[in-house]
Amino acid sequence: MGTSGAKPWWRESAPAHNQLQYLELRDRIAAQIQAGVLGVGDRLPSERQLEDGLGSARGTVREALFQLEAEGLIYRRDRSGWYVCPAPILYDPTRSEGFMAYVTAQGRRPETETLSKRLVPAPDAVAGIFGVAEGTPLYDIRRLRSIDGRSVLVERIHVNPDLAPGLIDHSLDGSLTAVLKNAYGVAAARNRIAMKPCAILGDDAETLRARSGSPGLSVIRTSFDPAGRVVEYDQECWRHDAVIVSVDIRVAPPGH
Amino acid sequence: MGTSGAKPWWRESAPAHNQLQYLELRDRIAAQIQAGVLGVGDRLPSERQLEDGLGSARGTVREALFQLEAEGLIYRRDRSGWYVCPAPILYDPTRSEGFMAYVTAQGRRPETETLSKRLVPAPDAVAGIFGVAEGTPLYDIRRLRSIDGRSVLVERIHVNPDLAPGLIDHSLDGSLTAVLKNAYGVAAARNRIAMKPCAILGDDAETLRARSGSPGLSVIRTSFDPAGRVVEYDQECWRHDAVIVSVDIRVAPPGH
DNA sequence: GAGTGGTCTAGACCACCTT
DNA sequence: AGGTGGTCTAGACCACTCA
Repeated sequence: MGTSGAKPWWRESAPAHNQLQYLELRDRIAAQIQAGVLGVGDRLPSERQLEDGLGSARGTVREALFQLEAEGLIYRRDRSGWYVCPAPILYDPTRSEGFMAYVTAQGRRPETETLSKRLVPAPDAVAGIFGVAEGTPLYDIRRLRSIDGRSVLVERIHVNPDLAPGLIDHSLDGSLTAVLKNAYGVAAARNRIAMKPCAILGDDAETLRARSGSPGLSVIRTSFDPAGRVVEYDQECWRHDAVIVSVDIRVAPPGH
Repeated sequence: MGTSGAKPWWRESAPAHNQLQYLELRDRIAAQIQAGVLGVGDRLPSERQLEDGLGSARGTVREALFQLEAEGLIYRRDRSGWYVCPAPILYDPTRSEGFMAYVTAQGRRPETETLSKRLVPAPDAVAGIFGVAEGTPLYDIRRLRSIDGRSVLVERIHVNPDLAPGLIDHSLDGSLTAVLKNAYGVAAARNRIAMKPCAILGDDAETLRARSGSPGLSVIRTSFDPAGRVVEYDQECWRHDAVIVSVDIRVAPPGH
């Protein structure tokens, strides 16, 4: 059944003796995935089939599936079924190479869709970050990004139009960083990145075709030009199972 | 009821018109938390009380609570109740100051408990990271860390004993980095950090007194000395709601 | 010992995807 | 049209916490 050389990229330990039904089922399916009996992209048996096979109630089966989802081993396609997750992408937010480049470099197929690009008055929270008055016009770009046809990330980017006038007249389906650099000579000298596990809610959930409340990873990236001005404020919402954030850092000498 | 000045540190948007019962309850409770009606550390009404107040079944109530847990707004204390989450700690894994220091600096009370410290033969996966043969002796340290009395993090640290002979004879309830530096003159010149949302399983779950399968954040930190040798390999498992990872990076000039 | 969440059952109807 | 997951009900018993 395996579609690819599935390897155990996560979950090093196999928990021991469980008495609980849903933990047993969880670990059984996890073992099948790790062994490659279920390969990447395969669909699991339906909940009602699993129910029969175990003599458990459907709620119990679903509890096991939820846990595997939390582990990042399986995901759901709404009302279609449960599928084995592809391996996560390695993402280094400190590198200037864009999504398209690093996904391709990992042998996967990236896509970007620009959902909207507009000039908007800065909302309160964002204005403070750019150091401008509330209501100052900012570019607001919303994009959806996919890997191998699976939507994995929605992002909302704010850009200071003073540094990149006419930005939204460019095609933004590639690397925004590249456009900023090539068309405007603007490049980040410093990045501040904040990450937090989150729930995918509302619009983001709809866009990702995920259930509202499903687990995600919020990555917020603020990039500054050499003069310390905010160039770009990027709020990314990832499916939690799609990414490993990896950062490589040279430690500053003592004394900061 | 609020015990502290609760502020909406997360969840910027309030989702709109919901027809679904559990989403309505979820958003209602979220609003109460944001408004400070429910303050940090407060206990929510019991599931059966919420059931009555809504005329919903208990499963529906629980679905709402699970979503709030996924958002990091509430957490459970096993068989005791649901409580409003404290604000997450900001964690910068690139700084050399330890847990005790940065938690204190944020006005919180840190604790560290060393669960075990031993010399063990390097397991396969870890040996590769240190670049030593499988079975080579390595220090293996396991610690539990808490903030304001709440367990938030378990970590397993491997250290090359060649670089720090006798390390485990020191007290490791403080900053390991400080011990390495002060007693051995060993300091990291480079850090590699990988982060991924995960599920808290098995031993880690027991240690954190969390339910197996509850959402977590895995942070794996590899630090290298100036000669490029691995000093420390640190696998951290955080409660997902306890931390925001924040990194500040000066971008390397083009050409790497 | 009373109350809490944790687990489990056995149904039901619905919206949506798939074919 | 048939099958899937999504939501919801109304119970039950248990292990554990807390007073």
